[in-house]
Amino acid sequence: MHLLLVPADDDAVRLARLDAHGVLLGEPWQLGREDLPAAVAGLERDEAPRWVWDTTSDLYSALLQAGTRLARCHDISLARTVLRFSTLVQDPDYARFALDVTGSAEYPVSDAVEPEQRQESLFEAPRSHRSLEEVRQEFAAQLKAVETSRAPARLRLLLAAESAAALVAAEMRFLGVPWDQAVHRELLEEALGPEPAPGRRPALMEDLVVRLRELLRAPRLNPDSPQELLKTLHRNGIEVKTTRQWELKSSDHPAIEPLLEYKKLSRLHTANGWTWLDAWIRDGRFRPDYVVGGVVTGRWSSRGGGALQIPRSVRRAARALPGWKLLVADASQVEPRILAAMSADEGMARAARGQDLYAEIADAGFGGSRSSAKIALLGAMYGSTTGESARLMPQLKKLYPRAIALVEEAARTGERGGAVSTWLGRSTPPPGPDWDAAQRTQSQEEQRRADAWARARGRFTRNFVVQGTAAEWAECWLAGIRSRLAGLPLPDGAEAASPTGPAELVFFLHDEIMIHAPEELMPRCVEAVESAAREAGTLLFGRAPVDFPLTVAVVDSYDQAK
DNA sequence: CCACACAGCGCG
DNA sequence: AAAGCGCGCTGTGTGG
Repeated sequence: MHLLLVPADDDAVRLARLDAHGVLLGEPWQLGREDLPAAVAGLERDEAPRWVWDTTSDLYSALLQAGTRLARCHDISLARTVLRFSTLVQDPDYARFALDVTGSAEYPVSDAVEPEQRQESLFEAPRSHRSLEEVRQEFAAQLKAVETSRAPARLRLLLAAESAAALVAAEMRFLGVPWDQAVHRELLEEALGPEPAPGRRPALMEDLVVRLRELLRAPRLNPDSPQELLKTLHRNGIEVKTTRQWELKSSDHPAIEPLLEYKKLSRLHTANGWTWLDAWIRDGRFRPDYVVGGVVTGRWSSRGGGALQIPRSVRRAARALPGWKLLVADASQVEPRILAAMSADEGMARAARGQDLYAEIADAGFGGSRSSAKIALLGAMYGSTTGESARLMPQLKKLYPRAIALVEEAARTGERGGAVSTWLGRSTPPPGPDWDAAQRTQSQEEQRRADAWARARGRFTRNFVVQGTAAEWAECWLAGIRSRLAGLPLPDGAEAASPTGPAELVFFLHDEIMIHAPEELMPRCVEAVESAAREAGTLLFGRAPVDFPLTVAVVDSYDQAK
């Protein structure tokens, strides 16, 4: 049973029951927004439907705030993103449909919401009002596209995982990562000195600027300007082409050390300093926006607060509340394990049935050198053509012919301008206008540029199949964790404070999750995380030929994990 | 004045 | 020691 939910004008929401093909069952009805949460909670309890809507965050955030958690949904926007390019889809009607909905859209369009638009209003304003019938038709078209596709089961799994991920993302934003302001301020003062007036440099950075100006004989130097800095370095005989850290390290000039120190502090101050704290931490929680499928490969991206780039140096401030713990679980070496499973390379799968895949590969063919094995394999997945990884490639290819053939075929397809797909059927968007232009070039210079472009596209498609399938595994893992946590009992004497239950799934970073929960619940959480990982492997690859081992830590603060 | 590209660096 | 893939954010610099 499906329940379709479509925002209408004048503060109302329209609902309709749909059958398994998206056909209306009975008459649609309408509810005022203020009545919606209670009505939805009742329907969820009595009918346990799959909720169908265009965009999860538009409606679900408000439901959560009203205390309602939902078990499952179908996110039409996320499904559209997958289906419009998936090479598994054969239905010509759907392609036309998706084109209509997305507007122009021969090429992907960004549907980013402006920050001002996504403020804390009770309901997120939908970008455009489509009628219930229009939305229903798109949903029905999606169901048909899946059922008539080359691999319905795979696409069904992918869309279910995406929709579950959308629920998780909204819940994570609702809950937030527990963040200790005092600890964060302490660590900032320790590194930078007392909080400066707005627009001023912190004291310890200012000291470094004074030293740098003396050492480089440049009394007005602004080290934040790469151009200025480069010129100044040259005047002092430091012959670097850029001002990047690793290049600066090649010089032993006395100014280099304070310069690197300045860059480190500057990064902390500008990216995660006092301004960041004031902007992003409220009520002791960090609540960024997660964008499911925000990356072409299917990974999540985030908006605000640099949520997926929290540097190690500030992770101390992510702390469990008293009596609670953080569970941080990290899936080890996901991408090479995914490659082994996808390619059904028996040798590599053997290496992937254990805790340390790189060590196994090292023993199998790199004289026990783990670092060589790792460099070779990463190079194969990223398309490295130079240095050590290129030198090791022939050996890797001899050891694991099928695995290497898979990524090389993906690269060749990309170089020709073709599309490649993940295991569950997310495909690369078409190359874009500059590809067509490059095809028609005449001059030698233009031809060289076109070749370079083709190689870059090949590296992209080569990596896409692996990174994208790893993202699918991770979303299945996430969905499995979510449903298991929902089934956990309340600890003795505890109140059901949160609609998402006693254990809070608060953070997700590509192959890593964080749960915030009462200490006595932690053994159950660990079990949930581990069994969900096993299940994800089976969901994708059947009787899973490879393992997906986890590193699990139960800690008080994020920095204590790994 | 705003919009955008780039450099640089954080994360996986 | 980085490179080869994917991102977001900040400050600087440029062009309208």
